[in-house]
Amino acid sequence: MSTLDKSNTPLYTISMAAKLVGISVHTMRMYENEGLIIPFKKESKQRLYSELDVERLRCLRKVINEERIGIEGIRRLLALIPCWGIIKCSLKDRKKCEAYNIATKPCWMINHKNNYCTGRDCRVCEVYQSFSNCESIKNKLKELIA
Amino acid sequence: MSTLDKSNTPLYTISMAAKLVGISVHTMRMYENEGLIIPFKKESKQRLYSELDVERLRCLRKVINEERIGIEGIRRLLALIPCWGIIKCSLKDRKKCEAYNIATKPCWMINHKNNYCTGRDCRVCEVYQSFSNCESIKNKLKELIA
DNA sequence: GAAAGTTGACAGTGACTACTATGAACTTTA
DNA sequence: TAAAGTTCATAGTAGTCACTGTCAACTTTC
Repeated sequence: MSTLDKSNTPLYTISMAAKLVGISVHTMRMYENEGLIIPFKKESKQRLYSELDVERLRCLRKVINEERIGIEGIRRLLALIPCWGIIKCSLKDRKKCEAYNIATKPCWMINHKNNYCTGRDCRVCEVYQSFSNCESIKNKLKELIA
Repeated sequence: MSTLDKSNTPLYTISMAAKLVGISVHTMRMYENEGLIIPFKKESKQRLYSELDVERLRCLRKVINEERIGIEGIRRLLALIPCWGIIKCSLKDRKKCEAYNIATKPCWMINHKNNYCTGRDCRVCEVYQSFSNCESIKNKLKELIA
């Protein structure tokens, strides 16, 4: 499982990761604010990035700059990942879940208080990780829809 | 069913529809080329638009101009509509279906020769019609994914 | 203790998007 | 037969996006 893969161990500081991806540190933080990536955070609030994060960032950059999909568009695509079908929360849980009921932001951008997902770490959640490129979302849908 | 609704009867010429939506005739044709809308076509190739089409166009305009999602982004969102789960084609059909195997264009933009969908009219297909706004796609996913 | 990290704010820019306009040559509608 | 439709092409433009840079004030790392 990629979730437990050692390639997801936080290794790089923000400046190192930025260099690896080829963008500025400023842009790294922007992607984070926009909800596109969740870096690991130490207690001191310092960000750390894994090999998988770097890959995700490279993918984001490609989608934004080459495939010409804007950040808002990416957010909407991520918002279509059917988290409820992946983590299999109950119908009751869904009713009071904001993420289930909107389509503008991915679930990990939404407050997790009083939620089935309370306490879960989105960074290592299968939902968050089911995006690595555009096709990967569709592949997840193929898994879930007969 | 909205498919059979009289509101989907082709009534308006392109110039009338353009006026109703508030865009130029040129833009109407652009949306069509981009795969965002499928107008009814008479034998003479003249386009006609229904009330439903006008609504779809208004929605597109809103998504593009207010919600700031680019046309390419919209195309990718539409490409995530799980057509296979809606029309319920067989696994065999899916294997040789280009639409099933890419994630860059909605199925109705793809050649329908030698296909489960050969001969079908995308314009009145539930897949095409399951988009009227961003949320409607997610709602379709909610229907299909337990 | 210097380097690099943190947050927050403001400014600037090149490139691109979405849209409009126009012209030409031809067909259909009314 | 005039108006409005069709296709195709070229040109132009206002506005936005994605990104960078910089400054400030403060904390953490090495």
